Amino acid sequence: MSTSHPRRGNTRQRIQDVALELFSEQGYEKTSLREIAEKLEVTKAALYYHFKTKEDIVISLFEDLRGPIDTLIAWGELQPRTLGTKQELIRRYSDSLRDAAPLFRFMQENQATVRDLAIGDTFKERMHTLFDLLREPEAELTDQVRCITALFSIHAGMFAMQNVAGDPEEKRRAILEVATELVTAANPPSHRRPARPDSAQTASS
Amino acid sequence: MSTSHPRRGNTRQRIQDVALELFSEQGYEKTSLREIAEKLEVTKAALYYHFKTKEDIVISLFEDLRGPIDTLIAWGELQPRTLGTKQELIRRYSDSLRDAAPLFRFMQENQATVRDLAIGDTFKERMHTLFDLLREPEAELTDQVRCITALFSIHAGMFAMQNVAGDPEEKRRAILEVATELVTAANPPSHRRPARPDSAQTASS
Amino acid sequence: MSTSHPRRGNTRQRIQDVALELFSEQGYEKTSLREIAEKLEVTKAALYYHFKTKEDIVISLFEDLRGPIDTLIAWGELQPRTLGTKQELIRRYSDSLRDAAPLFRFMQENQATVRDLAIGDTFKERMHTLFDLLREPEAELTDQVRCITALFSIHAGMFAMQNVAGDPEEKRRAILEVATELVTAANPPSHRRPARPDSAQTASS
Amino acid sequence: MSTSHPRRGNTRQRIQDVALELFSEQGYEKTSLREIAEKLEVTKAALYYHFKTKEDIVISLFEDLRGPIDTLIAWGELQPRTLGTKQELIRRYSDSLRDAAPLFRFMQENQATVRDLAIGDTFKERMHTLFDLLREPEAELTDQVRCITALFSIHAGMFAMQNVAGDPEEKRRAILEVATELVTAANPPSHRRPARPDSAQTASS
DNA sequence: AATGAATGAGGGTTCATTCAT
DNA sequence: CATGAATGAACCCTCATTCAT
Repeated sequence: MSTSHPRRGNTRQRIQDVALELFSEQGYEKTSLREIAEKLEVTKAALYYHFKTKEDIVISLFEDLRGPIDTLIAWGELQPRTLGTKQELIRRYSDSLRDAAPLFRFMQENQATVRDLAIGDTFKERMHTLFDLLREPEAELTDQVRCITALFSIHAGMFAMQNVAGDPEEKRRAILEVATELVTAANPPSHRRPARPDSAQTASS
Repeated sequence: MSTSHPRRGNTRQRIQDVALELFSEQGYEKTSLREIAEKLEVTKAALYYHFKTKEDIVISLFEDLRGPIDTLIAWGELQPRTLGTKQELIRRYSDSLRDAAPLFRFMQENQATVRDLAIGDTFKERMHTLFDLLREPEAELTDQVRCITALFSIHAGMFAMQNVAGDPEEKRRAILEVATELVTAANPPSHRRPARPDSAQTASS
Repeated sequence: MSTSHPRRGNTRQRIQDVALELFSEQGYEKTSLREIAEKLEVTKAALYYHFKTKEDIVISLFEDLRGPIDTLIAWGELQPRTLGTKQELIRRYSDSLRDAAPLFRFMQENQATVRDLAIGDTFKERMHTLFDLLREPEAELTDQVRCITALFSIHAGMFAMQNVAGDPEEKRRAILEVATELVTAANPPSHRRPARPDSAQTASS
Repeated sequence: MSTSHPRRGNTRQRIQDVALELFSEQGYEKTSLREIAEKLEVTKAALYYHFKTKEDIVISLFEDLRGPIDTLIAWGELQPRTLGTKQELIRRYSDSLRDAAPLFRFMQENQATVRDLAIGDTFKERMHTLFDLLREPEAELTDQVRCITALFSIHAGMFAMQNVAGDPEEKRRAILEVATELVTAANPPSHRRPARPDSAQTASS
């Protein structure tokens, strides 16, 4: 019985899956509830049984991310503000996003939409907190840029590199390496030997 | 007479201005032609006198960018593939974009939309060509990432840093510096001392 | 309850009825969906719940005809190609159309529209097949004309005779008689006794 | 000067030509003034210099027909109501239409449109008068049908036979022959031998 | 847990038409 | 003789949403 008709209590989940797929493929506005419903072979009205509005679907998608990131931030705030912490921070961040690639693609490609989606502010704020954990407020402008770029490369890197050959996981590691390098460069050893602004300490050690 | 009836030859331009403003503020899909028309105090139909379709307005906006970028690419292809060329390339690129900030914000925040806007492919291609001018095909994956990140930081940096205090032009220069640093690191001196490809040559000298 | 809220299962049918009425009265292009909707006291959107497009409404109208005509053609193709068959063919054809008068009026008066309505080709083809069942390919040109005229008179006759007094059913029979006469004349008794169906003296001399 | 720029005083004529071509090809409603203007490489506004409205263009097209037909009717009304007159009447009618084929195609295929185009009534009336000249009011219903069919076959025949092979002029003559035959049959010799109303007297007697 | 039927608002687009120049 | 610029009305269509069943 349960096997012949595979849709049971999982409809909510299936809606989320299809929605995320379509949102990230075509964009939020270009994806209509009709389309989602059709792909699921249910009625539009069925979607409304599970979600109050279209926006609610998106919100529910982001909820999966919120947990991990909040955890990450909480962790970060308890650590000492050392370079090591920062490096670990972005390592963990990159980790968190690995599974959430489609959602991030969606966020990345629909910023204009996400911006006024209420959830947008929430995330912007999270990003800002993360950014604050990475940078030194008093640091040079370039260092601030390095931190932001590090964060950004983690977000956007995967999609930007779709045309570049290579195993996804390898790519992610490469991106992480560069991001780490940037964070490292942005946090010069206040008392390390003045020299080296360089990079990629991670790998060498 | 000429003041009372504002029918001057500038309508097309005014449409572009308002459209770009609204597109980049609210997103492409969320901006209706009615809205644009109202802000201009003309009829929707007037827009259609000047542009064949909504998409056509966007296309016309992008056309302003095409020239400069094509020129840049043409220049790049004539130069020797040295580090100096590459550094100059992104310097010029950053320059080109300075005036086109709103358009780039639009592009950045409406990727999902731009993607299937036909003009999207054109630009993706341009990006790719630029990318090819920066990277060495045989280089390590991390170096490829550095190049892409450099390009990206120029695109997205300005908007990402809206919350960071500072003069826009100073920010731009900071971003350029980091981007240059990344490109430099990505193109290790084949014959420089074998050791560490350290970066930020620009600033230090 | 059922009377106060007329939401019954008949809306689709009602749309077809009203649409046919208006299409045949005013023409396809001159009839807007708004008009149809208003006459039905529903929203335009309601029409779209039942039909994918305006053209789809027309198609659905024609579908009622397709069956009978296809049946007729199928029958015709199984019969021997005798004069009797042909006479019976147009008798049955005239019968089929009796109930479809408004639809045929529509077709007759909106040929330019129907032509590029996709359904147009379908019907043209059916007409051609019918025509082929009536005529002898090797026959004189005048005989071909007789056959086509027979078919046409059945189509157009009713509308052409709206100003002529008389009971509709009587008119139909009169038209059928003339059409039969034409088909008969077009299929001269290769070797029938010389007597009868006059006409076409021209050829014989 | 006049040769290099071939449009001089003939613009009005050229508008009519193009309009008729497009109207009869695509239908009246489907043909926009923009389209006509584009094909002529003038502005829409230019059309309005020559014609007050879209409908005016159609009216002007029909004006070319009015003369010949009115002449024909005037002639017919002066003749004795003999079979010979009637035969001659449709012969002349067929002649008149020969040159006006596209216009008649337009009329034939856009009846719904023509109907409420004001000119429509005018033509309907003409048709009716012609019909009255052909038929005997007291005659049998079938005879009325014969007359109407005769008239109709002249109108519609050419287009209906587009798929039938043959020289256009030959087709026209064949149609005329059948039409004559019908009119002949519809006007039985009150005092000819009572028997069978055979037709096609034209050629014989 | 889901559907069938419908709505209201709005989308982009096209049209015939006008009028100052 | 013709254009450039614009309008107002209408068009077909799609959307997110609702609600009785």
